[in-house]
Amino acid sequence: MKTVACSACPLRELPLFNEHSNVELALIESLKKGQIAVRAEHSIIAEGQADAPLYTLFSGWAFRFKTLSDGRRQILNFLLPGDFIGVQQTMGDASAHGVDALSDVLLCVFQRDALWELHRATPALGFSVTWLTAHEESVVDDTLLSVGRRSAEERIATLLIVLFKRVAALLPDAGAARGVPFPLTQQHIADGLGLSLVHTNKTLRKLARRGLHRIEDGYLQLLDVKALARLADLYGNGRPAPRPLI
Amino acid sequence: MKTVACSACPLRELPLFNEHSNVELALIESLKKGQIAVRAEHSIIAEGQADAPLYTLFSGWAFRFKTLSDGRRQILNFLLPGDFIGVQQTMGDASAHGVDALSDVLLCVFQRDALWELHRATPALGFSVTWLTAHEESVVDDTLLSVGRRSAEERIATLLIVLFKRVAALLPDAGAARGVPFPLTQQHIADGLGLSLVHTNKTLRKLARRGLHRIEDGYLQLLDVKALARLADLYGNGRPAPRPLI
DNA sequence: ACCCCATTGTGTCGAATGACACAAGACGTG
DNA sequence: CACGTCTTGTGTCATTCGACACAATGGGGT
Repeated sequence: MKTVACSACPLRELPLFNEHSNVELALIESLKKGQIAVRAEHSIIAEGQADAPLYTLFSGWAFRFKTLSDGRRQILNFLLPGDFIGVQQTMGDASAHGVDALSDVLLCVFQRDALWELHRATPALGFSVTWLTAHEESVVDDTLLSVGRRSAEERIATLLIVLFKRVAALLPDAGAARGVPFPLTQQHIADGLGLSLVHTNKTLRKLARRGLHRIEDGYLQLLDVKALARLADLYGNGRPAPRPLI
Repeated sequence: MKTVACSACPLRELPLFNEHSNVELALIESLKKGQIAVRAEHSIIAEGQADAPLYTLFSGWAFRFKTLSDGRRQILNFLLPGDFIGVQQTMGDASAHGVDALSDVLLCVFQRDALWELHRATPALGFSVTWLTAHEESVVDDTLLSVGRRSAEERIATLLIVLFKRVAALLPDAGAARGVPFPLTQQHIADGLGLSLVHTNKTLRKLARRGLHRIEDGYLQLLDVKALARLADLYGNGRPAPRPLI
């Protein structure tokens, strides 16, 4: 696999991401150890693993999760290109959650002390780390609201809208034609929303039959955004705020 | 109300908190604007409020929450002395969640750019902010696991253990005799665990009748920690890791 | 071609949880 | 002291969601 310089990273072209100065880019590049590929359904960070490195997801989908000892699994959030992985477990010694690749994935790998180096060498990047961490927390906050207080229908409508927007922000055409790529299985949706697989299936079908959305060949289309947004109780905030990319 | 210098802050005496250098303490003190009191059940940060300041909770309990437009409320996490408040809403412009005082509360108030100043002036404190943010996220992660995948009994057992430990770490005697102070109403517990008030009441009573815990006069005792831990599926990690205090 | 397994899709039933109704005690306020 | 409100507690019934069973499809591997 060809390694691309961070300064030439195609992700940075996207309007979703903030620009960084050359000094900052040079620091990021100097902390980068390389790049690795992980195949779909394989583990990136094991639950309880110690001293995992830091990553930035470069392409593909991944998710953070926790499991109970009898196997029940909760997906904490879904990770898309540009997401930073591994801040939490450098705080304690062992990772309190696992990270799995959902599709085939490419990751930029940083040395283990990168988190500290980012803070030490350039306050702006330290601040970016805080920003990304706080942002991920607010994503988890939203999911917790869904899982705690929304009905199954509402949860699924919310998830479809939120994920659609996140993916669309990474695409040049914003998923105009056939929707956005959507590699989740119904099991992932169930585990992300605290529902059983069967109930997830039935609820998805119900919404699809009502013409609210379509999931086909790994693509998601929102056919009736108004109705979905009404179900989700989401007031239409437009584009997501530009974010740092490390 | 008497304002105490940060360097003489009684919270810092506790083994729960890391020591900070004099330089760091001086910076913290210089960013501090003052102290305010908020009465129980009053708002600290309104949902959607713009440009709220940063706070550190000095005494009392608070909680972060989100609500749906029909009034359903989800408590995201509970805040105890030493918790840092307001990182998320300085990222976007408006706070995506509210913060309410649960008991009467004292807060240290920081100027609005303190978050950036902490990063700029001292990388170590910038790193501390990241640490606290990541730690709070992992608390929310744990709650999401509970709400998504644990039964009502398991959720309540988990909450009782986790909160007991957090409060005990703030007490000199670790809540030896009559347990730890516990100002939550059953409505708070219900909103924190995604349960209805009635079901919360019945489940609490069931656990109490089995002799697992007792809540009385605003104090919580764990009478059968083993049984609670078994229900919660918590493997006994001992004391919490020492943490920064800003 | 064959098999295996993952994934989606459906029906039936049961269990966990929510909704509603009401009671009692504690507490603050006029 | 009377009154309303908040909190806890309990019973009954309704609903949502989960568990189990089974079918159909499609892809990958031998």
